[in-house]
Amino acid sequence: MPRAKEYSKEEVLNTATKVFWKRGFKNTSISDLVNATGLNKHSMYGEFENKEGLFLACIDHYVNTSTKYLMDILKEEPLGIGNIKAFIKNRIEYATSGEFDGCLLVNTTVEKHLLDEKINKIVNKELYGQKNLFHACLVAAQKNGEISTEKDCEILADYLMCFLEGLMIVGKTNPTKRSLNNIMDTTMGAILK
Amino acid sequence: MPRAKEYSKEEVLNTATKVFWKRGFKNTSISDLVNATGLNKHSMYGEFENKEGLFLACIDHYVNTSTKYLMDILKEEPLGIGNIKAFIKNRIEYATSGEFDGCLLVNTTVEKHLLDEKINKIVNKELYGQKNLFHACLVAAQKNGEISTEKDCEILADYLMCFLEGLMIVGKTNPTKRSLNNIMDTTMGAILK
DNA sequence: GCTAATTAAGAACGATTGTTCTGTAATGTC
DNA sequence: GACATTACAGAACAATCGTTCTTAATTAGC
Repeated sequence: MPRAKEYSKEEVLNTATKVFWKRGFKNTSISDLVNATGLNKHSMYGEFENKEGLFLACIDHYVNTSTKYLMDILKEEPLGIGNIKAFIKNRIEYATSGEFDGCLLVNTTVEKHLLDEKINKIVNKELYGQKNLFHACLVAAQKNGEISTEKDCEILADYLMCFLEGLMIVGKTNPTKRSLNNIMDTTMGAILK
Repeated sequence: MPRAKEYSKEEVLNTATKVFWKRGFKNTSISDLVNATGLNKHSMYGEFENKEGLFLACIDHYVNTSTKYLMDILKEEPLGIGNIKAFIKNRIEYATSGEFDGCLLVNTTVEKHLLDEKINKIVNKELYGQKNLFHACLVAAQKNGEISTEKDCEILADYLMCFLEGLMIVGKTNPTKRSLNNIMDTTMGAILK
């Protein structure tokens, strides 16, 4: 039997994801990845086929770790406005933490022109999944009377996605927590009315 | 006296700006720029010093042409909610035009980690200028009774910027005009309340 | 028509890109 | 302990990166 691997795939994905997250796909070089992960160049190609394969693995890893607990916030029963507020508060904490790199999915969307359609489809799918979680919370909020039944939850979910994607940009301009909280209150005002 | 230039600086900036706009600073190569503009490599360095110099000239060109007429919408007297609505409608037209590349300033903000601080400062300044134009419209709207005097125009301006930056991301996911209009109406609802 | 100045065209620089290849070290089975 | 298999380490690949240099073309003033 062969020689044992000296690396942990999990750890490699953790580190590589952070690099892609910060630098984007095109602006991340194999050297960047090798230096950051400590993984041998040959092992990298053996494990992930090529740079794109590693990136796809990183996106998968990202949605299963970095955004997983965020999605869990939106799934916590009983569903309602509380989930959405908790989600946004978490994002504001992140945006003002000093270690803000935005959202890997949003960052990737910005450079979509340069990427393979396979990547873009996966990113879109994940963003769509996120929207659907908002939608479920909004429908529940409508049922329990937190928001008016005259509202269209599809529209409100799109609206929330737009706001949160905007937040991933605003977060890069060093905003104050107070300012982001105010934006959040205004945003929620449109939903609660 | 010397040989006459065969290129128009204006046209070169026009074309180069489009390339940077679509590809981002780091992902645009000198070859990309030479091929697109037809400008000689040596002339390019002679005129703009280097890639960063050209980019800075392009940002300047961008705010003086591409966003100029947008800013003019926000300055058209009498100021009020009408200016803001007209601005957003214009952005929605753009986002659904099929030739959407987002906003050069927003795109640049996403890759700010990789850029010289000089660039980031200029981009921030321009975005801040845009916010101030919103602010002026909101203050006017308050004076003419379009929005409540209990609102904080500073907060609303931040809120609008967040929404519009979000729109520059949402626009990359091929949204329908109907969906964007609905998002706009929801956004404006929070302001007019 | 010579000189000086500035342009255009593109070769050339070393460094870096993503990827592949070569050689060696390590390990379980026979 | 030899064998097959796989990982490691890093050299090597052609291509491209941003930048600089060389050479020739063009023009205005003398």
